Amino acid sequence: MLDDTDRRLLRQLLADPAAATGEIAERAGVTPATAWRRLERLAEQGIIRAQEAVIDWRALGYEVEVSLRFSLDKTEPRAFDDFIAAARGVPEVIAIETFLGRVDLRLNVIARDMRHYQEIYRSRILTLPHIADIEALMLISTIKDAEALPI
Amino acid sequence: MLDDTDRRLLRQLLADPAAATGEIAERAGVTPATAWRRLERLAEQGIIRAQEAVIDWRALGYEVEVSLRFSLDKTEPRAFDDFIAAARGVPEVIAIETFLGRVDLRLNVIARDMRHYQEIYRSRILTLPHIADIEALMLISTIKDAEALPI
DNA sequence: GATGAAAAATCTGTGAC
DNA sequence: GTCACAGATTTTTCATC
Repeated sequence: MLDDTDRRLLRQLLADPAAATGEIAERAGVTPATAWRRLERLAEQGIIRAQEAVIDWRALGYEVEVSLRFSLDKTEPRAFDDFIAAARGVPEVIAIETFLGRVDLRLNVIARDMRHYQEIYRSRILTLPHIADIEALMLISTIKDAEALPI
Repeated sequence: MLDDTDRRLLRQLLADPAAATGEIAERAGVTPATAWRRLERLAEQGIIRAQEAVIDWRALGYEVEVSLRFSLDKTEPRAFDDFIAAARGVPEVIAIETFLGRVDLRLNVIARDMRHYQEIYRSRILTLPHIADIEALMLISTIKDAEALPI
């Protein structure tokens, strides 16, 4: 599926996604044209999904990020779809994850400060449909760069 | 802090991060030079943290992703640092988050299948230092694009 | 202090080998 | 997989508001 060159290219791409293809090529030890063609193929195969712009909400004045766990009402078959559709409409919800098991869903919510968070929580979160139970955790930090990766 | 033009540029960038600056400029209704200067400034200010390459682990044969919650041993002051340092060394750990409260930490772990996951869990996770308690949730999907954003 | 137009430098993507 | 090249894009400069 992936040979060693692909793996080197992927590692370089993860290490410095904004780098020009030529840069990545050099670091991976191939010519730019080769790097370009291989990265193109990896994107076609869906292995490289997309480039994503990461915004630092803290720098924009959103000091609080909370991870909320939800259990939904199991008697309502449309609970999942309704809940997700509603959650997507809340601007302060920046991520939605679904799970197998007791906990059905997790939302990440950002707010300017704790006061603002309380406001969002009451007006936008508690009003989401089919909630059976909620648990909140305040997020302190996210460490994204593993030293080692499985590629 | 941000004026309306910055906000438009940010929205366009989030909507299509791979687009050329000229494209983003046009969609935001400014010239490429202006777009470039403003995006540069936003990056300097740390508001645009980085471009990130998103890898589809599933397409690479990692079918299982699990979110693990840890409580650590509160009698050991170095528990946090030790645990994080060790977790960063595990290739299958692709994200680390820290929290305020009863749950101290969350790791996202990927594996080829459930058998492989069991193997990693026993040999690489249970051997991490200072664990008091673990809870696992199997991740089904992640929805990243909120329809509305707070910018 | 920021903008737009245009030039210069750099990068992307393609065809031939 | 490499090399060379045309076209596109990024980044700088400079005059202007």
